[in-house]
Amino acid sequence: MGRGRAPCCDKTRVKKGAWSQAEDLRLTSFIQKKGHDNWRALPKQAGLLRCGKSCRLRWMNYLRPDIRRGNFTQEEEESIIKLHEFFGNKWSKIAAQLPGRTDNEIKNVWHTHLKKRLIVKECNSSSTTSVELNESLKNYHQPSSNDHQSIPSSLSGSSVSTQIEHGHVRNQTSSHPNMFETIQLSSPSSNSHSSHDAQISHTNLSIPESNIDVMEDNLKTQNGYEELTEIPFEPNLDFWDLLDADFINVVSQVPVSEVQTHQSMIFEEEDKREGESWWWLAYLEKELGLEATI
DNA sequence: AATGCCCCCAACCGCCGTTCT
DNA sequence: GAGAACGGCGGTTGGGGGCAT
Repeated sequence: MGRGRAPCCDKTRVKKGAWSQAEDLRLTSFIQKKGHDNWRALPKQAGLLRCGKSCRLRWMNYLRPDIRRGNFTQEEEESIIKLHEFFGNKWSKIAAQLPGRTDNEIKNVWHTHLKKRLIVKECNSSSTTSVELNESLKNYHQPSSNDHQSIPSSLSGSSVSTQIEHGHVRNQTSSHPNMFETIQLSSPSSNSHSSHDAQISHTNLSIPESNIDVMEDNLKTQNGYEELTEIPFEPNLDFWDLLDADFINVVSQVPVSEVQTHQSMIFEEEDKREGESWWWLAYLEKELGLEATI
């Protein structure tokens, strides 16, 4: 090592930027049919001029059928704020508690709305001048996973109160009976909870990483989210039979060795097909609940 | 109507941890 | 045990759309 990692793919030979509808359709149909065992190999197999990482990201953040689109509800936003107190910038952990929401989406919402809202709240509560408010917005930094103390002190004045006592994390919250009411910290393998006995406020919250994992498991179990976040892949959905046979041939039957030489041809053909495959896409989007995304 | 600015969000980049060889 | 391969994560960016002037 010492020279840094090799790039995950040949950046000069992959397409970058926004995904076209044809690419979305191609990726979706391939994954629904064949799954995604190997992201790096997937673009070639699917006939996509994309980096495997890019395909993964597109699927995870946009095309997955269990993605919930649309604005965040008040409850979701409050949940994010509270979860952020626990996890810091661990967006994937936060996303795991919000079924249908992606880490990327949550991260964006945090940076664009919630962070500012919290700062404004803080400044209002301490009757800060607008100049000071601007400074706060500029200077505010994200708490890292082990830097919860950097959370603005205003949070102590929010409606959230976290207590750890007798093996439980207890959040007193008026608006979220389902999200965080009581979290059991005791792990099956642990018969001692002496380390959790102390009552602490969230402003100096410091939970060992191992306990956070236990908390997450219990959160999932208690809230019934586990089965929601893990939607099993169903390769034999009827509607796939409706897909255009030629299109499926292009996607799945081009030998891998030929994919590279035919890629440009395929994409040219694809452009021509884009119009005629539109209704397939519309159907697909309807089936996947993605129609609102256009 | 034209222009510039700002905000939002999809996507990219690079790092890290885990698994494989 | 070492190094490579891979998936996943968090930080950052830049294009597009909306809004103000």
